[in-house]
Amino acid sequence: MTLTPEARPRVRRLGTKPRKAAAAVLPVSSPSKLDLADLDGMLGYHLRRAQIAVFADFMTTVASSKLKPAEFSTLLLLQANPGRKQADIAGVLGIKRPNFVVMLARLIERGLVAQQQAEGDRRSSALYISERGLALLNRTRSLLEAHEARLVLRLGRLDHTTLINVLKSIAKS
Amino acid sequence: MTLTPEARPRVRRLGTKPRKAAAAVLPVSSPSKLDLADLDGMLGYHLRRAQIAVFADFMTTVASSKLKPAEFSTLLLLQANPGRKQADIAGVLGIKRPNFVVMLARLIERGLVAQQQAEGDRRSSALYISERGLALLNRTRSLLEAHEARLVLRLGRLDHTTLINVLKSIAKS
DNA sequence: TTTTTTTGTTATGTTTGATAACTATTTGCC
DNA sequence: GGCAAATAGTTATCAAACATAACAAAAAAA
Repeated sequence: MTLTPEARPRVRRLGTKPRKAAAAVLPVSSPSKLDLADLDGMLGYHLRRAQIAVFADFMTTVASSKLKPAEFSTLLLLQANPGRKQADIAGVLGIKRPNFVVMLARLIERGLVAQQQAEGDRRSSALYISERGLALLNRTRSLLEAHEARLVLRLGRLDHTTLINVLKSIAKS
Repeated sequence: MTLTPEARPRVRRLGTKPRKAAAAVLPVSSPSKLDLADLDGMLGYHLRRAQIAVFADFMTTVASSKLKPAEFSTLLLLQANPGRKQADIAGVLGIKRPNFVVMLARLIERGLVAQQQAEGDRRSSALYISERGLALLNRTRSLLEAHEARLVLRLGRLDHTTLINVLKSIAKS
């Protein structure tokens, strides 16, 4: 969306009076930290920030593999569930089928995944991880041990699986 | 990106032999659940799925307010930190300044936020929530109590603030 | 057999996020 | 004071992620 000049009001409107009143007493701690207010108690906010941080760490950790989270997960699932169809894999990953098609195309292009005609059903796929894919998967997996370990360190006294179970419980709403 | 037919290999390649061998014994439980394999132990995966679920619940909960999470957070922060500049707000929310500008423009258009020339610094902004913005914020806030309560139910015996603290700890990596 | 559903696909659109470049202003430094 | 560097907001632009509609082939259900 290209914003037209008309769409962006130049005139500065003012609703509430700016109350810097509180700053009169305590010097507002100007360029310092903001008050997070209710945001600090909202799970969604912290969940999002944590997820972004984890994905970023994932990306730098497996940078050499050139695999994004969804691609890595696909390889993982195909190793554990050979011969499944696109809809199955896309399903667990929460990826819409049309989008899965193009992601899968990249994996096939790189020779990491193979697609066969499923026997018994001539419309569906039957996906398999290739030798190359398996090699890359294992290499990536070992890289990710460090990643996961880094996370566990951040957990303090909270158990890894306890956290995961809570997240699972939240996810299925 | 429009995918050319050439970019998507029609030929189905095959790397590893499809080993349905394991399925010979146990009938593969065909259309049943996939084996999540290592994915089940990875925090990133569950974090993402949980975050998506929470945001979805957020959206339906506050649908009537027509506020997205980032917009709601902006209003919240502006109430608690009146007069701050764009860079400050964008900073805590992890939004790049150019993108914040257009999001802010929508809020101003709707009369929810006002922008004044900051006194003492003629280049920066000084943002304030308007009366309308405050009204909408409060309405939304009360809607969100149900949302947060729904989440707390999912936490089982895990404490709300314990979880948030762990997420905070993960986020600052 | 006819209808409905499923599977993969294409095209397309929308939303989100990231980068580069520019102006105006302020700050730091000599 | 004067100049270089940094900061704030903005624009334009791009790429990635995500969503929807429509379709053909095949299978399943009626």
